[in-house]
Amino acid sequence: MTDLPQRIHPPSSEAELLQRCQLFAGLQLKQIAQMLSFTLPENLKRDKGYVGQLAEHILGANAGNLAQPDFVALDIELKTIPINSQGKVMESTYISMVPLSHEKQCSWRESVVYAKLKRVLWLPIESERTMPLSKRRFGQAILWQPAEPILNALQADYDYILEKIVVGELQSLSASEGKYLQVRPKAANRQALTETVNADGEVVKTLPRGFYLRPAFTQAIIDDWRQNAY
DNA sequence: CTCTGATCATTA
DNA sequence: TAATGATCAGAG
Repeated sequence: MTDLPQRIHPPSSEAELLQRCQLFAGLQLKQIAQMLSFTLPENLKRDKGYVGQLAEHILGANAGNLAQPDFVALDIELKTIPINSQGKVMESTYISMVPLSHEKQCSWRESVVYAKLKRVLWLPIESERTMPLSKRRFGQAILWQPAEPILNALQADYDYILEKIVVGELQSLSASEGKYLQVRPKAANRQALTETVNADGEVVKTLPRGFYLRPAFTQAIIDDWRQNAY
């Protein structure tokens, strides 16, 4: 992201944000790069967050890397989501770090997960694992907010996970737990450690974890949208 | 160092 | 081949 165009001002309304998305919908990354005069990396192997950061930049997201929704004034979180040629979600979606220390642990409504998921602009990126970055396309953005039952299910996952951690059972918490939200490692590497408290109340070092949305969850959002479109 | 943006790579 | 575990780069 070294040669991106100047900073773009944040959209002043939801309508403006959607308008901006519309400008890019259907375009290949190559075309967008040409329009805005920047160069793409060869692939994502060493630049995994490239497309997400690019989308933030060209849409005018302004939260930096703070733990709050990307479009601060609109209170909307932006998530790019890779979709293959068959319309299938290809990856899970990272949401935020799992709070492993007591100071950061809070209720669902106060959580970063809730703050981000209560309103999300999903930006599908039409991709294939083997497709060059330049040929991947921005799809139609979906402004989404979880319906009540979904919100309740997300909270149930969150509460369940936090409870396990609070009682010191992080070690027995596996990625298969959680209906929609799962917990997986989120670190630079296997050696990156942070602190948590074990079942005996002792402070111990552990791998940092993140909350991720399962692909089946985001797939349902995409599918619902397609069904209701037009 | 921690958290953001995520996808890569290996296992089951 | 889907799910789990591991990893990469940039910002602050």
